[in-house]
Amino acid sequence: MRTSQYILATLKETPSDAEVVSHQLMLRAGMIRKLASGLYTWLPSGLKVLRNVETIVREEMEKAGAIEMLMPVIQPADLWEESGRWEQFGPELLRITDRHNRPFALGPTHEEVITDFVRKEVSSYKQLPLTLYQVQTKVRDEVRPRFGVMRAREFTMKDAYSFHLDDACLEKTYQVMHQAYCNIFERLGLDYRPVIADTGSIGGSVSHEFHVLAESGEDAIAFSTESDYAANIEKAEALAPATERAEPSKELNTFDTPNAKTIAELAEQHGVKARKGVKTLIVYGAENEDGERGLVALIVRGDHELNELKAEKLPLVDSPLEMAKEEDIVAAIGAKPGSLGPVGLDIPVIVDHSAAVMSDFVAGANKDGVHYSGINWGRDVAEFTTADIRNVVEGDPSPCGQGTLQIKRGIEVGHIFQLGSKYSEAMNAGVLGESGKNQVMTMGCYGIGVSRIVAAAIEQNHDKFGIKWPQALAPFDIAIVPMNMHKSHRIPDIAEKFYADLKAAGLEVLFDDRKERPGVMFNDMELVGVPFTLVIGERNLDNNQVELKNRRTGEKVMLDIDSAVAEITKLMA
RNA sequence: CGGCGAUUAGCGCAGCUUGGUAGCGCACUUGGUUUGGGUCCAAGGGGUCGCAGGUUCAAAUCCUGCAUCGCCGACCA
Repeated sequence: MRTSQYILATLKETPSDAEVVSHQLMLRAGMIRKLASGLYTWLPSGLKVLRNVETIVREEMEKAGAIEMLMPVIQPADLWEESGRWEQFGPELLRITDRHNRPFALGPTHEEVITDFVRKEVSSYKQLPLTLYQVQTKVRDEVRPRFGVMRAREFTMKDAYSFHLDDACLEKTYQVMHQAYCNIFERLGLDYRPVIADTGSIGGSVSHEFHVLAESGEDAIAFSTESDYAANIEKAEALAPATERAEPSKELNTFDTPNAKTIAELAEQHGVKARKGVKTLIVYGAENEDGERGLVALIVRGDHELNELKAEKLPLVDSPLEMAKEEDIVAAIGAKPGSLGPVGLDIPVIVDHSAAVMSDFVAGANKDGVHYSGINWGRDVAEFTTADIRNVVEGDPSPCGQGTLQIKRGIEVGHIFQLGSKYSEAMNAGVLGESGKNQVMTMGCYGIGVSRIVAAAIEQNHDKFGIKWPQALAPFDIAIVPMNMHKSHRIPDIAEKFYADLKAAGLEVLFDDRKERPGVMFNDMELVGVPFTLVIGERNLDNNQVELKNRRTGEKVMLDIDSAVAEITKLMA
């Protein structure tokens, strides 16, 4: 490709609405342009990278025995009603109607469509197990699209679905796919981790996410220092402390705290250490028979955070979790948030394990501007239950029993699920078993965020000059940068010859034939992240040499013109 | 969905307080100059100042409403 004929579209300045480095570099390197919030056009070089990811994904899927197909983006509402997700999915499901006023959804995922397909086409256990996949555009009406293609409203996803007669078979395929995912991320050259995950709106039992480690990641993941254990923080279990609760040593006393509404203010103004106080969070309880919701108090140690997911799974708590409105709290308790505590509450009290072993601690007195000190469970609060409702923190013992937990940030690029019969049962998808009786299939599903991988890869591979593509992802293998081509009689011929020869050797070559100064060309090639740059200049021509620069290492080597193509080809193999 | 902010040329921004015919840098076009790391000079093209309404002799500028985009939050009491 000649830059003069290409739409390189590099930018000197960073568009002001790009926050994270991958988004900035994708814009500056001419890979994407925004059409509207969360909607992006892929430019030629960006598309090449996207296709490179797709190719690796396809190859590994095929190796794992999956078969490619393609399903529609537009899906009839009936299928979603059948699975129950027309209601459950919420506003993220973008809904449209056709000219006959029939409701449709733009597919955020394809469990319904594939299950419908398989129940119609597969009728015998002999056809199982079966794994089908597609690489396709997904639509999710995100509350807040951000970070460029990292969280877009329209994106490319590889989704695979497996069908089995029983869970043992599903488990086997799940492991095969797990391995295939590892292979994919290895080949992409990414620093990644598989972690135990929640199943969210997709459903099912067992689930793993694959995270690319990056500071800008939206998820926190917890690892054991001693074992392979790794889990999304929303799923990582906080073990109950092994220590017993100490006996009360202080009397219950009130003290005035007119300006202390947060743990931080309490610490600052009254010298109460965060770990000597508790936070009392009031949420709505599960609906009773009359459809009414009471309030529930959730209590965690002052330096801990509530884990929403753990809390909403408790039977007493409404799901999804919703914090109580201030007016409801005042009506029921008589005090505003900031002065709440467990003493004298007549709503259910659920205490985190770590808070339940505290003694002589501080909390609000359920009277505005007043706190208690010297609170003790049992003596001062008779009725409460305990549960794991907090996020793990760095240094907590690992749930696997080995080592302590460490926390890092990650970008979720893959997610695999053992769905079980959630969809097949709701949609009555069965086959005839060996006995001749109908048997509901059990399913797995496996997703990879293809477009998100492109951004995640940049997060891990860049410097102040631009992108440093791993070879497998790079839009071009090598760039030819001739110095002052239009001034020299020798350089154009040599550059053209290299262009032809390197292309003939099977490489993707970007030939910078613009009438630009060397600095401009170098900067653009570094911004775009081309792994190798072949510099052709008068200076080295007298020695019959050209210079090859490695973008990742910065290393420069001189090559003899005659053997250069052979050496470069060897290097790329 | 709540709070904050922005919206002026393709990109980055100034002008608005104090109303008086729209500017800078980059990019683009043309000519010259320079040439191994974003040269320099000159001449050009490009804008219904987000949209709608209002105030005024006169609105990018003041007022009202709306839209779009972004950030933070949507549990940490």
